[in-house]
Amino acid sequence: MGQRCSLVHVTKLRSDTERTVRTILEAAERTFSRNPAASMEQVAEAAGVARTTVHRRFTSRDALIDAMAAWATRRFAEAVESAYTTTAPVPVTLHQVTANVLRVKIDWGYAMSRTTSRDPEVARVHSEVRGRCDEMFRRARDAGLLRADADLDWVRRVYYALIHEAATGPDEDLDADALATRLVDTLLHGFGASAGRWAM
Amino acid sequence: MGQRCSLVHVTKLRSDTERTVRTILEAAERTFSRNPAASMEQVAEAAGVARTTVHRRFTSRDALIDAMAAWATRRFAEAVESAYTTTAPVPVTLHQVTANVLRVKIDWGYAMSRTTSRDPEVARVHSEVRGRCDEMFRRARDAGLLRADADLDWVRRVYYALIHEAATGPDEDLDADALATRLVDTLLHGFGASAGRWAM
DNA sequence: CGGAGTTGCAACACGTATGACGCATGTGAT
DNA sequence: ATCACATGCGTCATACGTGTTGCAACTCCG
Repeated sequence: MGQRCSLVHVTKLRSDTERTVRTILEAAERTFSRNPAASMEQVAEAAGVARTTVHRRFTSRDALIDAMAAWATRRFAEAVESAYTTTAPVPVTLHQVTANVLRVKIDWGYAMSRTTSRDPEVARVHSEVRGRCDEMFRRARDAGLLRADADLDWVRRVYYALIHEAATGPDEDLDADALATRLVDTLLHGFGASAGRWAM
Repeated sequence: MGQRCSLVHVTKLRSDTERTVRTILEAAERTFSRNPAASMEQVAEAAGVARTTVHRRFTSRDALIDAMAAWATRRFAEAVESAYTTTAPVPVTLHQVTANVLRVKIDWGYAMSRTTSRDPEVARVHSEVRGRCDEMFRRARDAGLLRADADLDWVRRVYYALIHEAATGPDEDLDADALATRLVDTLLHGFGASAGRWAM
């Protein structure tokens, strides 16, 4: 019985702690996305806590950034894996993956840009997602959605660049689905008139 | 007579000084492009001069970065203006402008990313170049090169993003012309098979 | 009420980047 | 040789960010 009560107590406290950690991570994202050289003081201020509290939760500045990268990377992987499927038509998968990734990237742009982290797990997941991406484009090419002579490395680089641009742009009137639609259309057809969207 | 000799003297010394300034600017670009938080000491080391010399030429760290931005911005504007013309066919102009800009961006990637400088002249030139870019795409659309319903703001954003990606990528085997060819092709046609390069 | 846990606040030590000196040296022009 | 100028070197003061610690106050639970 003492155990159960203790567990409830600990659970409650841990929940508080988790909330504080989340608050700090989100404040750090907002702060660093505006100024990557911001100080811990500015992060603490943005989080509405004292600087010492930040240092209590994260032993060092690097540890904080690592935690941000780990958190965002997990969301990133989830966004891709939950949308990726080999059963649905490739265009559908491409759109869903794009929209899901945009949703995460809009909120965690800075943290997601830290692909080279001191945490090997982060680098591993990033390269894993990259593999999924390459696989998706290979299937797209095999399915005839992409040109047969498309350089898949260049395709992936352009895709990442477009995601970055779409997520950081001033399109507050467009939601992730609309952004994804425009992005995929651009990726597949570009802006040329003679090779327009409805050409056959 | 004393005047002429003095002028020669001053000219010679100024030439030396200009060379030192150039050396420092180029070293700063190399250093900051790898690590934006690098110290003045590292910049001086990369330039092969003492740290005090850097401080003699640039009163502060901000002044150095401003000077880099001003220098790169001038080269940027030159690259665009020297290639931009209303007489040549739009596709030719697009390719030449792209190749010229890539040549500058490859060497001055960090400095060119500082579009918001404390120097109002830099911001002015950047917005001026941006205007030229918009004008070019408007002409491209009027000439039928771009789809009539293309969102020119989105076109420009994608264009800038592709230039950034092409210039920072690991394509040491491709020169600026080859990069520009691939970039413009991607911009106009994307990667879709049904709307390929040779579609009519 | 009493205890555990967390936070804010103030203060501290430490390292590092910055910017400004003065002085000696070297180089090129007269 | 002499002068003007730029550089390198050593030194200094200063500011800022980081990370740690001790203490009081607060909250929640038993």
